Amino acid sequence: MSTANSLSAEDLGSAAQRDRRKRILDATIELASTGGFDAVQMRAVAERADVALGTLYRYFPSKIHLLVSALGRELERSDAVLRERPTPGDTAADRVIYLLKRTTRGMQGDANLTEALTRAFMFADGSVKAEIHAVGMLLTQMMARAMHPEQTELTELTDEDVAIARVIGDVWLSALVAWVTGRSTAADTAVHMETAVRLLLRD
Amino acid sequence: MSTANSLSAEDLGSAAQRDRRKRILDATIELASTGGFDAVQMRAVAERADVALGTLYRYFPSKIHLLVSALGRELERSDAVLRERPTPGDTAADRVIYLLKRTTRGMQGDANLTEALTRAFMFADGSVKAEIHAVGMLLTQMMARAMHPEQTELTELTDEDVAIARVIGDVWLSALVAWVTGRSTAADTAVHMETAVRLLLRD
DNA sequence: GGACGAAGTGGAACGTGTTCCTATCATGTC
DNA sequence: GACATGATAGGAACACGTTCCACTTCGTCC
Repeated sequence: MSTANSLSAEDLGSAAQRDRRKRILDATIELASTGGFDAVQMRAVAERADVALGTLYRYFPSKIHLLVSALGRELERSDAVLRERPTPGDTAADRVIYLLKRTTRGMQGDANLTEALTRAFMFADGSVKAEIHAVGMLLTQMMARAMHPEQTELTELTDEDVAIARVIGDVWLSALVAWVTGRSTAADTAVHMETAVRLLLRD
Repeated sequence: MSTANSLSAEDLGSAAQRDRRKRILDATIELASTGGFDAVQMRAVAERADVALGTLYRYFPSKIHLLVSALGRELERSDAVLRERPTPGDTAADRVIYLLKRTTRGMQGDANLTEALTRAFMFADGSVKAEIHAVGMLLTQMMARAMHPEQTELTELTDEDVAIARVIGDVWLSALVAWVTGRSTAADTAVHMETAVRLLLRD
């Protein structure tokens, strides 16, 4: 398996390189916001980021790597905002539902961007394992924090907690895919996710 | 939204046309089996099915339509085989787990084919709504039949049954994607699905 | 049997993701 | 300051999904 990773922010020594990487991801988000997956064209990203096409490919070895990395950055941003204050809700189910609704609402506010990021995530093949894994871990962490706000370490979670978090993550992704492809409305999505959470977290 | 549907088997009057359609789908499955998603190249499909490229596009307006239609045909085939004898298992959970394991095992026996079909399904956009919906209905039906073998009509299902079937379907798809992209092993997949079913169907 | 429209053939052409090559630029070393 | 080395620019070239066109074949109606 060829494991050509994207250059992560840590690998990049020089400030100019970190700045290039940021410009590339910014351009990606802007284009995705404008016209979704199809509008994120590598030549257009390179031009808007003021970078040569070859450089773009040096930083991100494919369009999918690029978009999944962008998804990772956006999720980290959300996570940081959410962590500023405790998640409201008296039960684990309520808190998880709050988290999902809030995140989903954020994504549904920018349908094109969500379509681009979701489709990239779903289309990714084995070569994007590292980037996908990073996103998966982040999601599980966010969910786990909502379920057990008092615990800060993932290691304290029971197997069942982790299993539940994963199932909820699965449902969320599927719901997102269904919404992105126009198979279900935003309201359907919300209802379906809430139902799933209540089925799983009966406390 | 442009809704260019694939020509379904019923639309095709002449035997020659049904045969062409079959040859195309056969060629698709063969190529997918050989080299996965990337090996299903439209020119190659057309050549192997002994059909002009334009004709291929007349029958299936895109590679994704083609692969999702192929997935539909394979699922119908599985469903027909499964319906020949009652699903074993004493509880709904056991029967659903049997169904999932058996179907998954079948898919994992041909990793390339599964990769091709799964990725097409996940990458599909709004224009493939009709084909995707057909697959979704089939899956829900299969699951519902496993949960309640005595009921033959979908209308007899409760809302909760449908919700559970959908959640299980979501988990199954996500597990398949994770397996296809090399993020989890076949064993992981089986365990994860079994856990999810037991969480959802505690009877 | 001939006319006509639908369906199929063969292949050129286009767009976009990806690769590759050469020249130029930046940075650190002596 | 000259040089070595790696990063970047600029752009040509290639692959494959998709579109299009001119021509041929097939089926049907008169």
